[in-house]
Amino acid sequence: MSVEGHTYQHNVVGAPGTDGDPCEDSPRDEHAPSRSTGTLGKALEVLDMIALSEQPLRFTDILRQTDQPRGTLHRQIKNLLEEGLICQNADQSYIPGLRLLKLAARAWSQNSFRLIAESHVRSLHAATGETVHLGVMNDLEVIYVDKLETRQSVRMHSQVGNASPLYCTGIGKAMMALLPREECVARARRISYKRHTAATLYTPELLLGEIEIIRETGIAHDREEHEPGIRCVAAGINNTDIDLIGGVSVTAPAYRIDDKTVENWQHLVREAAAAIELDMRSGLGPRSHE
Amino acid sequence: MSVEGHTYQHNVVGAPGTDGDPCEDSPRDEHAPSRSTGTLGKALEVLDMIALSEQPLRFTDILRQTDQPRGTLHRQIKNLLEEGLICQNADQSYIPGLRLLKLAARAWSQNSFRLIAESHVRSLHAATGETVHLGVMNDLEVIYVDKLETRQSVRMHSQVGNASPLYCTGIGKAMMALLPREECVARARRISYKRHTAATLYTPELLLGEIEIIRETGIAHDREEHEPGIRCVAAGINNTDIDLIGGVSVTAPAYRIDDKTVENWQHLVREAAAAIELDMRSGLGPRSHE
DNA sequence: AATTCAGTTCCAGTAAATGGAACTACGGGT
DNA sequence: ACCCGTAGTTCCATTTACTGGAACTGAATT
Repeated sequence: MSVEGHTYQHNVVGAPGTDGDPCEDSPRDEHAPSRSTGTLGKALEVLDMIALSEQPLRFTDILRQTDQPRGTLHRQIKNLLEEGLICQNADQSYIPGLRLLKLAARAWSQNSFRLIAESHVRSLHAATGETVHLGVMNDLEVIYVDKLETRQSVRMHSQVGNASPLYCTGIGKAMMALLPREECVARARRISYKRHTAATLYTPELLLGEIEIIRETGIAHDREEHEPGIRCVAAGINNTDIDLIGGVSVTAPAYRIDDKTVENWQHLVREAAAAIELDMRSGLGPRSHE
Repeated sequence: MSVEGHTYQHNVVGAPGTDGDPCEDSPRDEHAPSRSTGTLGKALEVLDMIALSEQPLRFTDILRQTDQPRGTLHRQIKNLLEEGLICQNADQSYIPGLRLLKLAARAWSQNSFRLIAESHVRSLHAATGETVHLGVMNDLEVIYVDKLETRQSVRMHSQVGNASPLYCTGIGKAMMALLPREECVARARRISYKRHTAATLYTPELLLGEIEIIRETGIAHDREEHEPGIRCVAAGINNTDIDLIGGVSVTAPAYRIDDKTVENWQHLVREAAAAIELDMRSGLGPRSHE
């Protein structure tokens, strides 16, 4: 039977011309800012706005950020409210709702990439004693799907589901190195860079240069490029069967690690990544029967 | 005022001063057979089906479970796919998508109930050394919004976002005890009971009897009613301002705890719940700390 | 080659979303 | 009290895009 692994993908690269599914950007090539998929897309646009905002938004805040008429927006919000996707505070501001949590819990526990990787992530955590992340590529960012904290479970899940840029994280760079070259360059160009620290690779050229090295070594380093004082060692995981690119990493405060430790981690991380990749290929799925 | 009260909200105060409008969800009829909210509702119905199913579903599996025509269903799925709410395996089965994780991460980190409760949950965890849960009531179930594991962060978030029944969990029963009496009875009747263990309270009468006791003591016990060998001590948290009912609990294997421990926990749990309730009332908003 | 089953596309008909305007409610300034 | 501005909500004719039946593809099975 075919490799049956359920996995996550989001239209990662792929051969040009396999299907005419313009999933990438706007279906119609107008420069319309909203590439909404009909009604659903519009509703999600509002949901995104509410969920991704830093502060809780009130009705008029949302109205201002959108070009929809009041009546329309109000109905959309009402629908979201009724569906439990958002809920409303006493001061009438809106925040994401419980139903999202419930949905995501299933998304997470069913994610077969995570399931397959789980034991390896755990070994890696045991072997290093430091924080281990597992992530997948999603366009220009990495989304963390699992995380094991260094020790005392500080706060679980603080990162799970969170997104970080590709260009300044170990996992992100490791994943980019797995892309076909043109695709890699294309993405590097599309990124909007921010210089988080002095070490941040803040141009496509810098990034692509580093990626060349990563391609050879199979290991990516984050040398305080995202947060000062934080370093990490990462390796990418590639499953072309399923069009999934992911990565694992070990993270630690810079002061705590020396060259020898890093050396050691490189092997561990590389092995973990290879093992996960292998398990995925061999179809060692959550339900491997049938 | 309608007796039905499946309010979805879970946030907290914010504006000091005026409120008193607990935001009834009036426009909902009785239990109309999921008279979906227009297009959005239908899309979510499909999403729910995919997310809540145990196995990944293929197109025809979904088609069978719904009464929609093929064309319609196909388009709905395509929309969900395009929006990244679901994604598709190699074998064409569908599973929930990354976007849900991302959304939920925000929902979680913004949830002010959780934020306010956080420090108290942590103290409780420190004081008992056992697993601590924080949950909110959602109609007939409790949804866990936070969890601190007993020791080695086994797997974070294994429960966060998950739903459990009200009648066989400590938190669930503690929350029910906070409902107005008629409402409590009404819900107890609506529950469909399953006898998980020998100790499970599997009729409305048994449940309501126990709840009487909980009302007096302010503490709910789960005496291996959900899982054999697992006990827990819980207390409810009530915020009428905002129409939120939640709860905290400490859970441990039965063999590990004796009466004296339980006695001790009762106080700790009760105090934690009271402290959270107080913090909510005093408008200690989401952004006031951390 | 014929038959099934799974997935996809098409298009007239129709249900549902739209958006403008009108309405309520609150608060503050004069 | 007044008026006015802002915030949120409702209404309804118009128009959009969702619906669903049927017909098409294409792979696996007989």
